[in-house]
Amino acid sequence: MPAMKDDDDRVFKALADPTRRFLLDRLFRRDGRTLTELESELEMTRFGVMKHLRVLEGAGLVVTRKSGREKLHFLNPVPIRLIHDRWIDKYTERRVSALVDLKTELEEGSA
Amino acid sequence: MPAMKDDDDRVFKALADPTRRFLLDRLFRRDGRTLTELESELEMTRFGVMKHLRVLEGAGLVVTRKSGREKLHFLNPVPIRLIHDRWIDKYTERRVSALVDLKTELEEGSA
DNA sequence: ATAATAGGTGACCATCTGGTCACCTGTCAA
DNA sequence: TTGACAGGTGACCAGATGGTCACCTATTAT
Repeated sequence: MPAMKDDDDRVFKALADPTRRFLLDRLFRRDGRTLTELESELEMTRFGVMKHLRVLEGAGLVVTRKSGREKLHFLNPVPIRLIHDRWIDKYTERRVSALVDLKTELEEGSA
Repeated sequence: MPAMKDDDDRVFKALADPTRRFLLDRLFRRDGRTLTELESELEMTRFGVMKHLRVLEGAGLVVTRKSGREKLHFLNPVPIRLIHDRWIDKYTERRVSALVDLKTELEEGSA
């Protein structure tokens, strides 16, 4: 009878939605964006985007800072790294990252 | 109009469930387990566990091998690493992993 | 002051998802 | 060869989730 619903539950739930992943992609490229700016890149009402950003913030994947009437959004990579460390130990990491990097190189080379 | 539903959609959906994460945890400790063995560690019917394993396999997080009437399950770390690489670049990785490792050490020290 | 702008809340509905069951197939041992 | 065991399918139901809307607050510029 394991303790289901681990404390990272919010992180995984947050990542489960494609729109939220897209938002993280945008913030990965450049963060400090406002809700309105992010909204303009999505075919969705402001409310939908707001809801998604709230989920990301609740999961700690996005942190925010208020500046006047604007709210700036920043990507926080820590929870992502913790996911990684949960199922990839130091030994496996070396093998897997090498494998992935090689695969990426090959694909870029042929593209 | 971005292409929502990226090709990793199945991976993130698979990770969104606490039971499936628990299964990955068990396989991380030791893989090559059968459905029946995994089922015995969960308060759920065999069918529920089977459904979860199917999702994990469909996402490529678990790979299987048949052996007689048994089906053995193995953890595949590659999709996890790809999640990592999507939002953590080489430069950030050094800083974040150092930070996380430090935090882990401190917590283990005080525990 | 006041209008425009940026952000926020709670309710609501269509759809997806987790879990169970009745029932079926393939493999092993006595 | 026949019973027990490991795995598998399709339908079904309760609850969670994504997205929208009507409506509200706070900050800025004229």
